[in-house]
Formats: sequence, structure tokens, C-alpha cells
Amino acid sequence: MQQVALDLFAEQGYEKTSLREIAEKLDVTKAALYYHFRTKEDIIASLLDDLAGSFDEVLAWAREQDNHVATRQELIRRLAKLAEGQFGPLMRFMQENQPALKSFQDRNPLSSRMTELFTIIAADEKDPHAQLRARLALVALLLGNNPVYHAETPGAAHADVALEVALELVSPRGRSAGKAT
Amino acid sequence: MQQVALDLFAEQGYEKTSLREIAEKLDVTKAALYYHFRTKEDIIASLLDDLAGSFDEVLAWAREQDNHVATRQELIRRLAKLAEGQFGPLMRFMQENQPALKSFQDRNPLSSRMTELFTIIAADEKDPHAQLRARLALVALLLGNNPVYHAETPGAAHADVALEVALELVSPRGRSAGKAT
Amino acid sequence: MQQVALDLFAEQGYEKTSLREIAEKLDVTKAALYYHFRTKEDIIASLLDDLAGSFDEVLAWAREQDNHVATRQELIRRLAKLAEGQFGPLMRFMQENQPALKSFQDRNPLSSRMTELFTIIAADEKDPHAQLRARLALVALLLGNNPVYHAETPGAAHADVALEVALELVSPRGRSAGKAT
Amino acid sequence: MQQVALDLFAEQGYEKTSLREIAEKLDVTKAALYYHFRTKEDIIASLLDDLAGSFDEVLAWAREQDNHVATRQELIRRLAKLAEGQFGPLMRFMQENQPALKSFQDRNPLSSRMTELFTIIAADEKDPHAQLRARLALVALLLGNNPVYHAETPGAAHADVALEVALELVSPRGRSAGKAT
DNA sequence: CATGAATGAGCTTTCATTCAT
DNA sequence: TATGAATGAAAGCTCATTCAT
Repeated sequence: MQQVALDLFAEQGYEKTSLREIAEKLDVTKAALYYHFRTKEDIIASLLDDLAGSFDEVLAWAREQDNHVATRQELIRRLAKLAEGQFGPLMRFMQENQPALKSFQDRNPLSSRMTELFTIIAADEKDPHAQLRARLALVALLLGNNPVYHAETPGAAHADVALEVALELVSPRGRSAGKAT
Repeated sequence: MQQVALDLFAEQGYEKTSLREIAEKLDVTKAALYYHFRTKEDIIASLLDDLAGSFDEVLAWAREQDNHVATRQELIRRLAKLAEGQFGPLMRFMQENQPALKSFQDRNPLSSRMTELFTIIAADEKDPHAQLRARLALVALLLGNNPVYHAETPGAAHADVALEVALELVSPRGRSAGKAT
Repeated sequence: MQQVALDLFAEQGYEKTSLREIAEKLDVTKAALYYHFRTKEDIIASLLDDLAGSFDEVLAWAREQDNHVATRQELIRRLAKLAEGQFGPLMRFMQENQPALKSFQDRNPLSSRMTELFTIIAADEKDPHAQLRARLALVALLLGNNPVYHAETPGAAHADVALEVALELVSPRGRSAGKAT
Repeated sequence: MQQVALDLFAEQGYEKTSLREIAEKLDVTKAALYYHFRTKEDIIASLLDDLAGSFDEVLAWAREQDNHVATRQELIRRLAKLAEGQFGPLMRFMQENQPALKSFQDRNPLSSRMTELFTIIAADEKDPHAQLRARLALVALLLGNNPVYHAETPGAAHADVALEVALELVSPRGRSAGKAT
């Protein structure tokens, strides 16, 4: 169910996807959905919870390390794995449906984790440049793995490109960013 | 009308903003809106048309130049002006409400212009790294000028930060990006 | 104006034709229509008034005659002229948009005239057969002159066919109906 | 539901009858109607489908017979049964709301059946007189059974009158049409 | 004579949600 | 577990009509 719902949310957007559509694609009735999820928002919530779990793993690892360049680079690599894998669509959905998530506000389990993530990637610096670059690194992973742009440059190793650009953004300028993968 | 509508669209999202709300805020009836705009989508369309006009100016200038680093940097500076100014909210709206714009598809006057813009910024290179960086440069301008993040680091010169990071992204690596403004 | 309105009413129906459409086809504004007609119903009313005038002429003539078969046949011939001519569309409109006319009720200047007409055609008989035939004679004129059915049998002298069938309906059975025209 | 809707459609016309009215008369909400019918047009469509079924029975019988006078007369008798019975209101509705049905166009299951019916009644003749008479025979059944005209001549056996006039129209001229029923 | 701008009422339709079975 | 039937609320939109200019 979550998968089907996410597919539709990602394709058409949260607001434009009705429970009727989801139910029809699943060949069940709307009421059946309500047996599993208390509200429409709950469907997203459950998806976000899964992602939050993966973020927690990454964060737990990161907290154990000293915050070196290498640590941050490895952090980016782990996030890249998520963005390339099953969580890509969900993460892209989050980027493209921000108003829908705004109504979650504090119940969104991702907010705090994202904040912590960016702090680590920004090397705990208060420098707003670093903070902006941290955010952009994540956007790079999302845009770079977005199948929509694949048609334009077919055959390219999109995931690698995305990762390399993201690594640049978190690495000291004027130096090599290290090899991807 | 366009301004009020944009304010609400930007604040709550396109789908969550009803014509009733817009009308109420304007102290007119829904029917009055329909006198000026044939559909809800038309309201956005008229906003996008304005933005398309500004893009055209920038593009017209860019086409006249040889595509040097300096040209691209100046291009970014001009885009930054747009993102800092009256078009910031609209550009952010576009980024955050992509599903709503998807239904526009080919009628969206921005699509082709954005494509051309990215091509120029990517220095006509086929290299996907450059293309991704071009897109990220624009995102940098949008994120950096987003008032939502200003609360976190008050007092900073956000617009300058955004511009500097954007310039880095379009400048040859390993060198300074030049001073902003 | 009346002509354009009638064209649209006849083509799309009264309810499905908006004043906006009429105004657009006339290249004026809706408000301009309201200068000439107090309401939408008034437009029909003015059309019906014209038709009522023609009916009055026919009725005035009929009242002067003795009610013989020949009189009634001539009456039908005069009605046929109306149905073939400029009033055809209006009469067909009346037949096909009865609910729209129902709201006129007593203000419809045609009601009383039609009743009198049918009474004369039915030869003042109380016999319900004759009354039904009288009504059918008029329907024959309308159906027979309806361009919609012309495509099916092109080239036929539709008006003559309609008239002949109508004449049969008002003539004594078992006898010839007399030559048309 | 269909019955209540038809009652209102027949009384006030299709366009002037809102779903709110139908729902109120049924003591349910508008949304309940939409659970059973996908659109307002669908309500009529379902009614027409029922009538089409009855037409099919009549047509199936007619196709098995040789096309004699007696066949056509029996055909008219069977149609009379429909017009006197539950389908009378619907058939009258069709006659009086033709613009509403025009938007159905090809989805109207009655169009083709009516055409075949008229062809049979017209004895397969190309003679436009016969074709017009065939149509008028049906109109006779509708007008003759229309309760609106009953007030004028109370007590009469309207159904019989209608049938007799209809039979005349499909029988060779100059002869008796045979006794009704 | 005619328009631009607006309105109030109403429409068809859709949606998330509920609940007895 | 799931469904069929229904609901309340609201949405986008259209219409006939008005009126100051």
C-alpha cells in the first residue's frame, strides 16, 4: 500500500492524488485504506517514519565519528545510497511537495533529523556558506538521481555524477573531492 | 490580485489555497476573480508570464555575449537580482509546487527558458557535472534568499551568501570565484 | 440580436445558451444586451411576440371564413408557409424546449393562439381524435421542415411532403387531400 | 432514484432540475447521488438504457416478422403499451428536452433503435411521406398519452384515441385501421 | 448606447472520512 | 479484514443580472 501510494504521490503530487485513486490501483475500496491508516496524512507519516529510521542509522554512525572531512564525505556517500535506492522517490517527493508537508509541521519526524544532518555536514560551522552548501549537497543527490533528467543525457552514470558534485560541495575548495564510491 | 494570490500560494501552496480565500483577502467575490482570470491556473500563468519576461531580458543579454566565465558569472548575478527581488517568492513557489506546475506542461512559458538558461550556465558543455552544477546554482539562489532559513542565522547577509555559493558552482574549480556584487 | 439569439437557442437549446455567448457572437458586451432586453426571457418573449403577430393574421382570416374542409386546408397551407419561412426555427425551438417555455406559463402569447388554432383545425369537434390530428398536423409541418432530417433523404421536396401529410391529417379519411401549394 | 429523478426531469426539464432537488426529494445528500451515478448525464443514461432494453424486445420481435400491414400495426400497439406504461414519462421527456439529449449524441442508445424502428414502420419505403408518417405515429402516442392534455377532455379514453390515430398513420389510406386493442 | 467591473446565487463535482455490516 | 453506502464540507466555475461611468 505504502509503495503504491508513494508512486502516485510522486507522480501526481500529494494533493492531486485522491484516496480513490490509490484504492483503485490496489483493487480495494477506500474503506480498506482506512483500516490501515487513520487519515491520508498517516500514509505519508508512515512513509516518513521509514525514512526517518534510515536517517537515524546514518546519524548514529556519524555521531560516533570525529567530524573530519573524510567523515562528512562518507556521510554524503551513505546519503547517496539512500537517494539512489528505495528512498529516492520519497525524498524527491518531499522536495517537490513542501506545502503538503508544511501541515505536518512538528509531527514530521524528518525535520529534526535533517537539521542535525546539515549541522554535521556543515562541519558544525556557523558559517552560512557551509550551511547552504550542506543543503545543496543533498539537493544535488536528489536532482542527480531524478529520472526526469535522465532522458536528456542518456547513458550517463547519473548517480556517480550526483555523488561527485555533492562531495565537492562538502569538501574544502581548491582540493580534490576524493573518488566517488 | 496577482500579488495577493501569489502571497497565498507561496504561503500555503497552490492546491491548499482556494479562490474563496484569495477573494476574501481582496474583499471581493470569487466571481470577481473569474472576471479577470478565466481559471485558477490562469492566475499562475499570468504570474509566470511576468517572470518569463524578466528571464527573456536576461537571456537576450546572455545571447549577445561570448560565453566566458565572466559572462556566466554576470548571468548568475542578474538571476540573483531576480531571486532577491519581487520574483523571489514566485521562483520559490515554482520549486516547492512542482506537481501543480506539472499540469501546465507545455503551456508553462518558463520551461524552455530555464532549459536555455541552464545550457548557457553549463557553458554549453555536455558534461553532466556542469549541467547539474548549473541547476544547483539556481537552487542556491532560491534557498539562500528563502526567508524561512533566515530565522536560524539572523543578521547574516543572506543574499550575498547565496550569490557567492552560486558563483562558486559556475566557476572553474580550484580558483576563487570573485567577489560578490 | 433576436436573430442571433434564436440561432443559438435553436442550435444549443435555451438553457445551454448563455448571454455571454450571444454577446460574443454579436461582438458586444452582455451589458449591451441588457440595454435592449430586460431579461433573458425577454429575448424569447420578443421572438414569440413576432410569431404571435403572424398567428394573429392567420387567425383573423380563419375567423372570417366558414369552417369548411377547404378552409381548414387553406389554414394548414398558411401555417406551412410560416413553418417553411423565417418562423420555422422558432417553432421548432418551441417544440424542443418546452421546459424553458413552461416558466412563461400565461405570459406566453402563443398558448391561447395555439389553442384557438387547434380548435378551428379540429373543426370545432369535441372528438378527441380530431383534436389530436390537429396537433399532429402542426407537428408534421415542423418535422417535415426540420433540416436535421434532410440529410437522410436529400433532394426531396421536404416542404411539400410535410404539407401533404399535414393536409391528410385534417381532411376527411378515405378521400384525397387535395393538391399541395 | 432513477424514478424520482425522472419525475423531476419530466416536470421541470433536465436543465432546470438540480441534483440538490433530486437529493432533497430522496432525503439524501448530493454526494449520495454521486455514489450511484458518476455524473448527472449518467442518470439519464441509465434511464435510456432501460428504455433501450424495451425497444430491443420490440425490435427483436419485429425483425422476425414479415413486414406486413398487420406487423406494423402490431408494432404500433406494442409501442403504445410502452407509451402508456412506465416509459411514457421518459419518452415524453425525450421529446421535450431534445437539446439536453443532443450532448449525448452517439452515446444515446436510443438513436439507432429509433432509426430502425421508423424504417420498419415506414415499411422500408424510401417514400418520405411514409417516413414522416412513421415519426408522427410515435408522436401521436406521446401526445395522446400526455396527461397535460387530459384536463381539456376529461373522461375520454386517451390511450385508445392515441392508438387509433397512430394506427391510421401507418395503415394504407382510404381503409379502416382496425379496432384498437 | 454601450462598457467594465462586480455580485449573489447556484451549479456540478470531488474529497476525506465514517460506520454498520 | 474489508465493503457498500453515505455524508459534510468545500472546491472550481458559470450565470443572469446590476450599475456607475
